[in-house]
Amino acid sequence: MERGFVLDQFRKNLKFWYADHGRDMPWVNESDPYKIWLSEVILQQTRVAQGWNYYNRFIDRFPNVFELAASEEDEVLKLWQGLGYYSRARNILKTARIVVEKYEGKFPAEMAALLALPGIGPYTAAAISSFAFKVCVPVLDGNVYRVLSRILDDHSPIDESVSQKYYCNIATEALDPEDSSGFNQAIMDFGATQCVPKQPNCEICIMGDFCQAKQAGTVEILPIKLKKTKIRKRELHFVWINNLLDQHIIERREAGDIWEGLYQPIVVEETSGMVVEESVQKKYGITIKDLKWNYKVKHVLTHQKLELNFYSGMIEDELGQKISGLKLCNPENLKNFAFPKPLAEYIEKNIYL
DNA sequence: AAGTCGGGGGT
DNA sequence: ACCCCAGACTT
Repeated sequence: MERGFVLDQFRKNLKFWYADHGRDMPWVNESDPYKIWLSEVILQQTRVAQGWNYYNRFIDRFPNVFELAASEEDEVLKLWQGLGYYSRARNILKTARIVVEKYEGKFPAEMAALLALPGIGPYTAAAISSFAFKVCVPVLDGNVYRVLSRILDDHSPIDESVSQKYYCNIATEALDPEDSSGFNQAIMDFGATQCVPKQPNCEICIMGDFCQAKQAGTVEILPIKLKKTKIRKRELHFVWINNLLDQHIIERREAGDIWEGLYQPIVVEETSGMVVEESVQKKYGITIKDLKWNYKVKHVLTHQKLELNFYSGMIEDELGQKISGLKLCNPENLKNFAFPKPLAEYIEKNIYL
């Protein structure tokens, strides 16, 4: 079958499929570019089920771009806590402020202007342009790559830039010019619920008669992806320190590592030979008293396998003594700061008791 | 072009 | 274990 024919069939069938199986989600048929944008950023590398409640909480707290622009980074990060890829949270604040100051609170409709905003890349720019402004552009996310590669039995690796341009041409050809927004929404839903990565149920698929990968028996190996991620192992030792007034010492994580902008207690990493007390003394100049190891957990990120050890201890320094970069925090104030997931769990289990 | 950035769910 | 998810940014 020829490519043009297959794509025609796909477009027609997709429309029928979507009428019956399209998902109802809070941002579907939304017309406010602000809400479209927020939903798209939340859903980057994130499943709909995981992002759903975050979206509602953000809209509830920040109903428009002005409210978001006027907020502080710590509050945005706190609302984002647990969702991961925290540069997204920092970037939505930057972009909100730019949209307010430069565009009077109105998101631009053109791809080029959208791409210039922090946290908006090719996918998100196309999604905003298409869903909010009905511009006729294709969206290319993981679902679209998978669906198109299978429909056409195309083995171009989707993680190479030349193939991505190629797929952009395919998607443009496949697009329904009468309803590009509806087509974009539909193909992502189709990829997310029918043409799934593993063991899709091709027997009931409406595209079965012309799906080239089904004919060729290559569904399970498509799309082709070449790059593999290298995983680094790390061992971190977090020490929750109380002073005599039951205040905790926390610090903000700096740029250049995971969890930038989130908070943590005192932490040491390379313990090469040294015991934790010595490492803390060397790094922070703090003398810990009554150090106690509590437990350890494994925590897996995309590029790192972490082993996290949790300790508690005391210091006897006087209240108000300033330790550079550290802040003293009352237990009830911990809830105002964003912590990495495993630390948030530690707080729940050991401090809010 | 390659490396980095979370957390969760599925197989 | 490994893969993937409505990807983007830095080097």
